[in-house]
Amino acid sequence: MALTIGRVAVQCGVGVETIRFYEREGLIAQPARPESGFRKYPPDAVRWVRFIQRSKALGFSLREIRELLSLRVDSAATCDAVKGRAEAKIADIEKKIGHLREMKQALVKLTVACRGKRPTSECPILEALGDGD
Amino acid sequence: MALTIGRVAVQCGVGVETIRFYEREGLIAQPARPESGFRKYPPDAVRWVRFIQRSKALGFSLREIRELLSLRVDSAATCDAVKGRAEAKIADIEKKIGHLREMKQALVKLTVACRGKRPTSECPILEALGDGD
DNA sequence: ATGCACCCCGTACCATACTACGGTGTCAAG
DNA sequence: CTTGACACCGTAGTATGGTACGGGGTGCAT
Repeated sequence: MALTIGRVAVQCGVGVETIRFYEREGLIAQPARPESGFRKYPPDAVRWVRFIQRSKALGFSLREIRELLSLRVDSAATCDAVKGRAEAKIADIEKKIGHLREMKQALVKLTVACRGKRPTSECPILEALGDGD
Repeated sequence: MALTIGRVAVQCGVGVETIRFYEREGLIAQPARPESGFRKYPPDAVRWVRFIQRSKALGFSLREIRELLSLRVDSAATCDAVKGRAEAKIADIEKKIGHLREMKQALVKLTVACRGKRPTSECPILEALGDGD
């Protein structure tokens, strides 16, 4: 039933060091430690790590994930708090997308201005980047 | 005519340390150094820094900017090489946008499932993040 | 000539999320 | 009982793009 750190790591597709890192960072509870000193994880530990992995995939930083996890164990906290974090993250992502779109627009504008073949000393892209303000 | 590092920094809105950092990283040429040891920049130096700033704003990393700069001084290089970097960066940005959109979709799906008010122990968002695979 | 702003250098530090290393101890199979 | 795989710990290194610090030297104005 009880798992070693190595088994948890393999089940989650991460390295042992990553689990220890999450523990140090307060993302994973300290597991039982028999006299040997070896960590003994309950099967649930795999889900703790998966929670972190899924949250990361949604764009949450480890700091934010730690906050989500503390909301989970805070009996006074409600769903709204969690929802709020998710909505804030959505807003965050939208801002990033907007920013990336602007970058892309600017790059497209530069690339269409460049017809190639000329030496780089006459490149309209480099000129646009280097021109005085 | 010649500028101190501090003047260049102010003109570009960056710190003196940033200019020295760019120099160390090979993004800015070593300027003249009279006996005092103080860097003496030509007025053009401001444009070197602006080139870096604009390239950064388009999403290029310092490593990529270094490459753009070496294309600029490579008389054998042509515009196409520069255009290629710009197009690669556009593709890069599109990939990032796609990734962010997927995150957003997933988050939206979770938030609409959450109606708030309940304790976090029954939060559908947290449940989705923590459920076994 | 004296003060103060500015410059020099090397090094260390910030956040992020790990990853690697070295030296040692433990468990389980043969 | 030995051997090999696995675990322990603390520290340091990776990439990115700077920022800060400490101890010193310089240049200009008053």
